Amino acid sequence: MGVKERREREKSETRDKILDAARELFVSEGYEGVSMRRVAEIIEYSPTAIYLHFADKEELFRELCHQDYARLAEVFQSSAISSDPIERLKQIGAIYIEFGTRNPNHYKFMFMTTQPVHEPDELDREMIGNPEVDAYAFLKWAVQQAVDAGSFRPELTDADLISQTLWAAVHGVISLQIAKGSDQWVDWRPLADRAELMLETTLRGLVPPQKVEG
Amino acid sequence: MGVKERREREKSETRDKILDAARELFVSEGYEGVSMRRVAEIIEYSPTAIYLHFADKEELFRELCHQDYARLAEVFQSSAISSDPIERLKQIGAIYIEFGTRNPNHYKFMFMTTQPVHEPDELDREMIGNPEVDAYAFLKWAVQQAVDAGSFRPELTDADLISQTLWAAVHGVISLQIAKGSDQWVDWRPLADRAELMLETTLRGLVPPQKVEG
DNA sequence: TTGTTAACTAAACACTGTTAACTTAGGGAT
DNA sequence: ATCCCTAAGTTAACAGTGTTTAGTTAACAA
Repeated sequence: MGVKERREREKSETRDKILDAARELFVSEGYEGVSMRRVAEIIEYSPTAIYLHFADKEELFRELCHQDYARLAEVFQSSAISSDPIERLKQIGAIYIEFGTRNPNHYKFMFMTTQPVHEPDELDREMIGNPEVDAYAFLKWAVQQAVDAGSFRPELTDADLISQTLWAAVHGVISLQIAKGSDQWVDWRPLADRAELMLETTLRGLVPPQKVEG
Repeated sequence: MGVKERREREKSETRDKILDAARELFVSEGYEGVSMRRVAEIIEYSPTAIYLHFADKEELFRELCHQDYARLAEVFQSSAISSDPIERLKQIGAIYIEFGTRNPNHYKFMFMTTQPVHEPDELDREMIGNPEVDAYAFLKWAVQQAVDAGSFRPELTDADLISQTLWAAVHGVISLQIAKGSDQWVDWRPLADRAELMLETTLRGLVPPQKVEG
């Protein structure tokens, strides 16, 4: 037998080819700069072939992002290793900013684009809340650690609210850099300085007055 | 004589018609959702007529944004009236978040889209640095006031760096809301709570430890 | 050898932003 | 009154987009 299995393997191979070609174009040209025809040309299939594997252009790139969400969570897990909860949150923030500035096109599509609300599919459900592949879950875990350790001011107990605020802070730095970083209108300070002050300021604002010296 | 003047007036009238039609579509459909042909249809001109007034689609919407940059600065000036520098910065932040959440499509185009770098034109030069029409200049002015009043920690003296960090903070809240606010992946807290905590936290992080009670 | 299935393709549809070539209306000068 | 010219506006087309419909082809199962 084994025919079905081979067929499936072959199909998922061309699926991967599509993903690889799309990723390459995507990284250098961004979402709008990639056309289904160009992807098809690279893998030497007809444009229609892509639609046998993905419902539309958006689903194709959502799949690409799934991989990157997981990659980000992995980087978090392998790098955010400080034992001090606040120091760890600072590490997470720095890693996040590094990720965003190194992969601006992915970042744009992952976090700066309004995507039509879609019902969570199987892949989503596997990832949501699992810190190993869900970067938000990892951040929330780290925030909860800090709450439990009493690192924050006593009235700050909602791990989701704190996580969303920390996320917004670093997201603000990255997304402003990507969207307006080469705008002459503003006399931009170096990105590293802005990132540093943001992390410093936000965490200082979350902890009790005496906890941070400086 | 006066012929030339009438001609110019007529031309700028159809120019305004184009801008009005474009704005209406833009507000409800966003940049990608607006086509030159639909704009033309509304004002009952041929699509090509638009190109007599604007070099391309992007210039048309840049013009729209110019108006909104100025509008934002006006709202700042008329509303951010507290005499306490820190309280005023909090007001500015709240106004900015309100502006962004009430005009998501404009906000997206103004601050979440990478636009090709363009040499500042006459209109730009008129606006840059003028707090009456340049919202960033207004923010920087308010920050400088706080620096001069000794409201911040003593090592914080760079008004540009502080402004850019404050901007990034509120921008993070809005842009994350616009891009991911209806995403099921995250258990979002109410926007008002996130905005409040962000402003509270950031300003607390900028001032000396004893300056804010709570 | 036939029938079925599933991968794949060619051609077309309905769009998009933009441009080149043409028309036309209005005023100035002879 | 006639000519000319300017500039606003139009028609038709180009080159591209995402996507769909109908058809082909190749490989396996019966």
